Amino acid sequence: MEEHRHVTIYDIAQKLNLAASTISRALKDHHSISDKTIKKVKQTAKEMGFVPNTLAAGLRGNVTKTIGILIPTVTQPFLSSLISGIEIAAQKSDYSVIIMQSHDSYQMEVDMAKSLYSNRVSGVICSLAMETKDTSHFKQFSNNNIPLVFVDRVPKDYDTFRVVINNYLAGYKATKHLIEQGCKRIAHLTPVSEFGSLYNERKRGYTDALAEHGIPIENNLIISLKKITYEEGVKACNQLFDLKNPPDGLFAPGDLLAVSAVQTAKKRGIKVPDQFAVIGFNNDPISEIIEPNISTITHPAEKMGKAAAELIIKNLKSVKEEDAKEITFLNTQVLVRESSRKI
Amino acid sequence: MEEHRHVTIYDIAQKLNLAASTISRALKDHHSISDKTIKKVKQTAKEMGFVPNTLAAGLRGNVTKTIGILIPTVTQPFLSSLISGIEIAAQKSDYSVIIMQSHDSYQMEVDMAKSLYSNRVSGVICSLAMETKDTSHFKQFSNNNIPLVFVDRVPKDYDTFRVVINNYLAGYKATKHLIEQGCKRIAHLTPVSEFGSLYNERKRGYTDALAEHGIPIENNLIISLKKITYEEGVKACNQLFDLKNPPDGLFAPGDLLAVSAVQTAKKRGIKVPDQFAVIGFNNDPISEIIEPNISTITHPAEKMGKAAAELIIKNLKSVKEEDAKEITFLNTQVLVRESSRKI
DNA sequence: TATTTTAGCACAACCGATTGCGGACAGTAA
DNA sequence: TTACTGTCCGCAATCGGTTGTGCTAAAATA
Repeated sequence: MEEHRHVTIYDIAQKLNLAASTISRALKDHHSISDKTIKKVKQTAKEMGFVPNTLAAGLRGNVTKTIGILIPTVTQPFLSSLISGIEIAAQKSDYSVIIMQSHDSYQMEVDMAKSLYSNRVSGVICSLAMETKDTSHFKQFSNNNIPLVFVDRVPKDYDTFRVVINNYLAGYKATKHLIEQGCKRIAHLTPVSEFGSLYNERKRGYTDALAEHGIPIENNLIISLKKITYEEGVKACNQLFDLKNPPDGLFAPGDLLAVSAVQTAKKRGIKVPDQFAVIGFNNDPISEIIEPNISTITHPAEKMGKAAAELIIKNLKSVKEEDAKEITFLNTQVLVRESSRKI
Repeated sequence: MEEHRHVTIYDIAQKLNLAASTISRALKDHHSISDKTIKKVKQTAKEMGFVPNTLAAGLRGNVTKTIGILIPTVTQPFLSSLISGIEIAAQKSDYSVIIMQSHDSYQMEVDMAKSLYSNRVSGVICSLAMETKDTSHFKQFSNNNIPLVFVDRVPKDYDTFRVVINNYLAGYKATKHLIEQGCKRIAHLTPVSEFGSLYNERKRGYTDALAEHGIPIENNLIISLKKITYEEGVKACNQLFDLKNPPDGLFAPGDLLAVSAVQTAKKRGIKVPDQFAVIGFNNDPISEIIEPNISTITHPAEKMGKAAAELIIKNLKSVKEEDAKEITFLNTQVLVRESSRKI
């Protein structure tokens, strides 16, 4: 096989008896190059199969047109949709996307943040690892004017962009929906020792909705899960159904949990939604397919990704120091389906 | 905010009164640098917050330690698991992963291939877009000794690495399983005008299994779908059930289709698996959760990703020209669950 | 015709890490 | 003392595209 070497602007320059700088300018339609030359250069570039070396451009200009994504995993539907949204928005502005998975490990997140920095990404979009409490490893971005956007799982005390939903309101709306359907005793699942505000906020929405409607909050209807998995959901639901006075509704802060609840109920002969109404969270594909299909809270993953990417790209174009690091709230909606429709 | 500039080896060199080359060598434990100097350099580098600039290293050494992924979309469970596998394997060898979505468009695939080349990725892992018939846009990689691995949706006639499952065998095994369960009239869904061998192979396995067991192949039991979606699946199944002599089994080449089949059957009062046994493909998360849960063919997505990444990394370490561009076949298994268990 | 303007292009420094080559110096052997 | 070996390190070129500066010749103006 022949050993091609990459075609450079110097190769083009030599062929056309021009300077490399002229080639560079011609390729980007610089005004000081004549149309004739521009046409000639572009033509030859195509003929020779020239492909610009982004490394060289990035090194010189300190601009890479690359967005780094740092998330726990790519396999969760919410996160893969997030990536998709980012990638589409990035693509439109000719940005590339480089992805790293922290697997919810703090140490990996630290290492990967460093790696992204090392790659001189133009901006970073991050959803924090479960383990992460300290966020000082993101300072390297802030300190170097590399825009940083946290999405969904965001730190409380870090002055940068955030794209989130209003988890409190979402939890409130979900619970209120169940109340409106006639539920009197509504259970809730929540991960144990969640550092962040995400699930706590949903829970707070839940308790506030109850309180507002004069429904007492019963601690044995609120179950803490070690992990947010199907199996943990089943266990928790069985625990709920075993109560002397079992619940007649459930707000699950994730669709997988909601599915486990619906199926556990069905197995025990409990009618959904008549005896036990369920609402989930996220609008994962599965919520629509399972029978009965599951009421849920929409979580606009792709939109969030798009918003995050656009924040970075916009911020890169005009860096206004005085810009407050805004929080972007995206809307959620109650999607009523069979699992909670009683009236 | 103070305007930091990136710390470079020159900054370290100046501080320690050494040459930049010494810093560079010290940081990678070059033998010609004394232990004392190495220790001192590393110490200072850490203190100053030095992070190597991969662009510079990549430009100079023509080595980027980056793997490009070019796939239709990241939101399909199979593909996001594939990414996960690639990322994990890459991470182990200190490679980064850059992702692009072709959205099954040929033109986007062409553009993105160019972009990956422009980013001077060390290797490329690709699952072809549906539209893609011509694969000449991958020549730029082959011509420049950039290892290229096709996964799952691979071209027929391109001399490079492939990581696939044996779709023929998988289709055969799935169909045989249904036959063994006592099915006499087994239907099959398949995408219309599929260019590649993937679904055709599965179908071939299906027809061969039938033939081998003396079961006639009935063309009205084989339905072509425009798209592989839930809705198309429902439509096709209704068409099947409307037949004078409806099938008693179905081999669906995807779990989503299998789910649509099971649910359509249930809605029409057809007992699964007794009257209608179903087996899907991929072992998507949903197949395990739906009720009845769905028999399927395992599709080792993460393993395939891992294998593909390792092929690239291995090939990068020792480029043996004479190496045949091997095909890696990964195993699939019949996962028998409720939707097809009759005996 | 003399002079100013402007279009069109070349020169060379630059980004930051890498590496072949060679120099300085210390230690050992002859 | 001379020659040789080996250790430790600096010089400078290199990767390829970008950009400020400046030069030349043609066009416009006086």
